[in-house]
Parts: sequence; structure tokens; C-alpha cells
Amino acid sequence: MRSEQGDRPARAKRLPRAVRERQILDAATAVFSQRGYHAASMDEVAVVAGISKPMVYAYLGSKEELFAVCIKREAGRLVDAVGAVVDPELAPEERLWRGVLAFFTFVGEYRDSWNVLHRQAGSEGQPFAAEIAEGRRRAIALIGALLAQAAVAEGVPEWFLGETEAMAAALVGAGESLADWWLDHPDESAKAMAARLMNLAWMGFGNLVRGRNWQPPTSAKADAEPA
Amino acid sequence: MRSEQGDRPARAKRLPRAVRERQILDAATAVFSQRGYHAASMDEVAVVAGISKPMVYAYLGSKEELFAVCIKREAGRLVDAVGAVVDPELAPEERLWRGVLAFFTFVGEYRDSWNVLHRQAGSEGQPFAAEIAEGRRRAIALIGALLAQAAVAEGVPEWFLGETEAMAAALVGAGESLADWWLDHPDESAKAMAARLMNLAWMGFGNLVRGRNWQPPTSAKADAEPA
DNA sequence: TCCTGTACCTACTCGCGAGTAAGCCTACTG
DNA sequence: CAGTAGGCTTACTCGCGAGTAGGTACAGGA
Repeated sequence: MRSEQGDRPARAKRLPRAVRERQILDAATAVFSQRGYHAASMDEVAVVAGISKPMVYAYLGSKEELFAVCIKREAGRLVDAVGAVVDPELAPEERLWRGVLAFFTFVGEYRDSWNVLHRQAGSEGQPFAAEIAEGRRRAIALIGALLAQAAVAEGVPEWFLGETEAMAAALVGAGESLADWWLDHPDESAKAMAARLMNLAWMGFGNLVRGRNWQPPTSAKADAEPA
Repeated sequence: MRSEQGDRPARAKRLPRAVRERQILDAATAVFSQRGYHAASMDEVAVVAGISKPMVYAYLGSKEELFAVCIKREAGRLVDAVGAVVDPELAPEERLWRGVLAFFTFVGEYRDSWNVLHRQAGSEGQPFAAEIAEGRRRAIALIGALLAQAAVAEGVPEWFLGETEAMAAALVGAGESLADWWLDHPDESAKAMAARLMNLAWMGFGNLVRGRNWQPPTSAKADAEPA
């Protein structure tokens, strides 16, 4: 019962540092996503990365540093994905639509990343809760500004300008919650999810109920409406 | 530096079990709220409760059991608060308004309870994440049914009936996020927060931007609009 | 007044997981 | 084909926190 090929993990293949670092980060993201920061153990990260613990420490430092690097990488990916599609030349509605679509596409593609950023951000005691909360706050401010811009363009009454930030917060929450709901309904497309959020944001339930639904600007038909 | 009155915690006053249990639960809710399940220590719960650790174990059992009891109590409070105001006789719009208002009132009153239910529910690895997620799912189903009811009453097109659950999920998320936003803007009233959510839900940004905002049915004016 | 049960305590054990010491192995370099 | 740098490992230490053993003190009944 020994010396067989698959029994013992055996010595890991020698790989250049950059590659191992990526593997460790991937493993750490998966483990943090599944367990949460506190419940995650460095041993498990090492095992998932197919390597021994001291390597993790040698390359990425302490558990807290490792988590920080994970957060930074995943947050960067999300910001890049959204930033790549929101041309400031475009009208607010179109910009919001593209950003929302990019967001859901990202969530669909990098589930663990989303988990680490979203679920682990909540629990306050954790190391980088403040940073993540700050990032979220910036996102809300950005969307709030976009809403305000749209509002001004439409000649909205004064009192409403104070409301855009709160509306943006609600919208961000609605997006997060829809992303969670998506996990339970994996057959939906990112586009359909984005269309749902736009419907809520741009039309409101009061309009939807009267049969008027919002449609994405370029394509012929929103996924939300079959037929 | 001893034998002074305030120096040592001294022996705690003798109290009947029921009272101590309530104190311990209050302390546990506060600690879990602030630290999260994993980072919370039973020692801290004991200190906050003004008591020694073995008492906590004697009365509430293990850490996991203690957490479970906390969750049950706070969830019960929330359910009761909302359930007390949603008369099934009422129209869907009125029912939603009352429920939303009760929700924000609860969050304003029991911050720690809300924290434990909301933030700690997220991190998946934790003991009762499944139960909390289930409760949240039930809430979404309930609101979804309410939306469907409203939709049918308005004679909405067929395709929309499949959308109500997703809309409910978005709405719940929007509510949670607004509750968080509230922490950064504590001067707002529960009523104003509830009015915001109703505006998003019932009118949508598209309507708001045209100056049409939703108003609570009974009172003369929505808090959202001053003047 | 003593006696008993229940509230309460100090002072441990013990396992788990973060972090490390000390060295082994192998792919390039000359 | 020897030398070496850097990839990789085993096998620890050590503190923190869950959970417990074995009591002490106090209120209320005999």
C-alpha cells in the first residue's frame, strides 16, 4: 500500500515562481470563497494549491496578506470588466446598461471572486472589511452621479437630486441580491439578469405591471420578454 | 490596589436563570454582530454579559447552540414585527408599504439583531447559513407572491408573471442595501427609508426622473419630498 | 440555625491552526 | 558533470479559544 503512483501527493513538480503564485492565489480565492476568511486554513489553501504550507508563506506572506492580495486581484478584475465597457461619451442609460451587463457577466464567469468580494466583505470583524466597504461606497457614489446626470438631463425636480445616492445604494443591493438569486437559477443568461435589473431601475414595478418594460438599446429584444 | 469596590469584577449578583439567559443572549447578539461568528469568543460573550464562561455553557450549551438561539430569537422578532402589520385584507401596495416600514423600523431599533441576521448569514462556511438563507428565500417567495397578486389585479401580460420572484429578490436586496446605507446616514427616519424603497419598487427610476414619486397611502405626504 | 439546591467562580485540558527552522531535491550554468 | 540557486518538504513551536472539573457562596426552607 505504498510506493504506488497516486497514493502519496509526492513531491510537487518544480514550477517558476510566477506560475505557483497564480496557482496559490486561485486556490486561496476558492478556499476563502467557500469557508470565509476565519474558517479558511492555510493548510487547506496549500493542499488545494497542490503544494506544502511553507511555500504559501514564502510567496504570499501571512494569511492576512494573502487575503489582501486575493481581494485586490478580484476587485481589479471586476473594476476592469466594468470600466472596459462604460464609455463616458454614451448616454447615462446606455452606460448603466453596459455596466450592469458587464457586472453580471463577471459574476457568471468568476463565481468565487464574487463570493470573496461580496460575502466576505460583510462580516465586519474581518481584516479588509473596511477597504471593501469603501470600494462599494465608491461604486454607489459613481452610480449615484450617473443617476443624477440622467436626472438633470430629464429636468427632474430639485428635491430628487438628494435622492440619487440612496437610489444608487438600493440599486447596488438589488444587483447583489439578483446575483445571489442567479445561483439558484443558473439557466438564466447574464443578459437576462442585467435586463431584470434595468427593468427595476429604469421602469419600476409600477410601470412593469402596466406592461411597459425596458429594452436594451442595441439588440432587438430584451431577453426578459420571450416571444 | 485591591479590595477596592470597582477594581475586580467581584462576584456577580445572584439572579434567576431566566433573567441571566436573556442577558447572555443580549451579550451574544452584540458580540456576534460586531465580530462575526468565528471571530467571536465565548470569553468575550461572558465578559459582556458580566458573568464567567462556565455560566454561558451551563445555560446555553455550546457556541453553536448559542448562535442558533440568537438567530432564532432575532429572526422571530423580525418576523413578528412584519407579520403584525400586514393584514391580508389590505391591497398589495398597502401591504408592501406596511411591511417595508415595519422592516426599517425593526432595523433602526435592533441594529445588532439585523447585523447578526444579515452580515453573518452571508459567509457560507458558518453553521446556520443554510437556515438563514432559507428564511431569506421564504421572504422572497412571500414578496414575490404579493407582487404577482398585484400584477394580476392590474391585468399584466403573461410573460411578467415569471418575473415576480426575481423582482422580489431584487427588492429584498435593495432593502438590505438601503438598511446598510442608513448606517452612514443615521439622521434619516425609518419612514423616509421605507418611502425610498417604495419609490424604487413602485415607481422606478424612470418615473422618478419625470417627477412622479410614490406617496404613502394614509399620511398626507411622503418624507422623501420635503416642502 | 443548619441544610440544600442553584447561581456562580477559578483554573485548568486539549486540539487546531498560524507561522517557522532546517534542510532536501532538481533544473539550469558553466 | 560539478555547483548552485531556488523550489519544495517534513516536522516542529506556540498561542488562542472551546469546553470542563471541581469547587465556593448565598437564598430560602426545615
